[in-house]
Amino acid sequence: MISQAMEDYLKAIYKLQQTIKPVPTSALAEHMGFSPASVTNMCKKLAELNLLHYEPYQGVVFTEAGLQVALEIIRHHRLIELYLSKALNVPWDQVHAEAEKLEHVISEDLEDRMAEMLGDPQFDPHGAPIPSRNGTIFRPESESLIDMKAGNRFVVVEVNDDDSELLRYLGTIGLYPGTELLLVERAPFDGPLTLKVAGKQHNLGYQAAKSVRVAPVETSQEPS
Amino acid sequence: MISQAMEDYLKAIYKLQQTIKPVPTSALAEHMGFSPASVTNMCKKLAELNLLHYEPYQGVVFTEAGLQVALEIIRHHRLIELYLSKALNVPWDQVHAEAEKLEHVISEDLEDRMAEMLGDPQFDPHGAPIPSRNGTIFRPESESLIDMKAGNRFVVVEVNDDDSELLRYLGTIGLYPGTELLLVERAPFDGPLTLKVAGKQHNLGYQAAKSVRVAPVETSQEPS
DNA sequence: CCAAAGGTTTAGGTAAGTCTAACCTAGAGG
DNA sequence: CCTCTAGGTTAGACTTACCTAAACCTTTGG
Ligand SMILES: [Mn+2]
Ligand SMILES: [Mn+2]
Ligand SMILES: [Mn+2]
Ligand SMILES: [Mn+2]
Repeated sequence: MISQAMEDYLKAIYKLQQTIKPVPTSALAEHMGFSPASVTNMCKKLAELNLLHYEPYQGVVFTEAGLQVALEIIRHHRLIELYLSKALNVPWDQVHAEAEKLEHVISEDLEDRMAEMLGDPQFDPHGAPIPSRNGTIFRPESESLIDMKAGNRFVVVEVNDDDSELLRYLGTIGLYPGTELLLVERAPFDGPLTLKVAGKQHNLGYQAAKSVRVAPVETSQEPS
Repeated sequence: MISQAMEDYLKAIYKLQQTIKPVPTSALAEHMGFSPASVTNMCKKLAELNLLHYEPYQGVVFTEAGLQVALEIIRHHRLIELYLSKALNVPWDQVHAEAEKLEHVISEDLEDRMAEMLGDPQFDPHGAPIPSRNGTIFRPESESLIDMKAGNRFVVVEVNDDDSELLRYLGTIGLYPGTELLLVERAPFDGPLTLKVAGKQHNLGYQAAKSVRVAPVETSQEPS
């Protein structure tokens, strides 16, 4: 009933509706790399299945059922990423591509077994929250590094998981979720940011910094 | 280039050509549950890709390239079965269904990681040989239990992996690959077989016994 | 309140993979 | 050695999922 293509649409809609609601079909089209005509078409089908509310010219919004399906697939994706990373040592820049294919194909039983093996984990290797079995999700507060003020300390909360090259680069610097950093300086005009991570200084390009989301570090006492 | 459907055809052809060569398109059709017309159609496509030799009305035979593709998928299938069974404790009657979907979707990298984690295993949970990375396979001699003479001892070599219910039943008896058994008696006219497994006696239906392949136990000294 | 931007519809197309129904062929048995 | 039928093939059509181009409609902001 719900095809793989539909699942991918729902995932994309989930991502976009975190920013815009309702989601314009044109935004969806651009995000997915399909023509607007194709997207309108598919949205009508998904509305037919009661997964979306679709109002012509107004974009789409999830129905409760649609949201649950989306979260279900996202749970698969993120659990698989974490599982591959932990159980098979797949590098964090490769797990996303692998999960994109596996997420559509694993059984609920396998999902449960992976979750159990991992101790019902809350976050994937890129810091994204894993929806719970019953479809709830909590995303911790975070903001992009590029919007932060220089001179402050932050923890990496989440990084973009769909750019393999970028992830490999962030890995060499050590910018994993949980890592602390000091934002030393921000060059103006969307220039690079200077960071201190684990005692070492780095220049991070603007585009790279954009996909690193952080939270302020609680003003803790420096361990003497 | 090679679609999932094509992979399934090649797998089916591999199975059938162990018995009949060349493989009649009708046998393929019956095995796969498709119409003969669909199968002829696909065989022509596979021949076009140089994966099969196809002679109208004469059935199909693998080319070397086709055989390698088939073995590649079978390696995926069996590695996945063993991995799920060992790493995630998936029961042996469920691994087949799961592997049917996953086999088409895992990367070569994941295949290698699973193989490594398992120590380059030779057999899947049902006793079927796992093709090596470079496409060689060795299937140990074995014969169906129904062709064996009563009064002799055997080891289970391999069981049919595509009937979940049967596997669950064999599991309750303890008939796993490697298990020793004594064939006590064979009822005539395709009747049930009486076995002794681990000291307990069982009556195994003819159909069930058919899918259990065994080898004679070397006449070893009974441990006193 | 009207024009441009955004979105939809229509029409027509491709590519898999499947089907049914009509047809053909090989080869066994009369 | 000829015929009949089981086994195979061909033809034509359908479905799903995507595409484009071009005409058209709606919303909204200036
Ligand atoms: Mn699930
Ligand atoms: Mn991720
Ligand atoms: Mn492989
Ligand atoms: Mn198996």
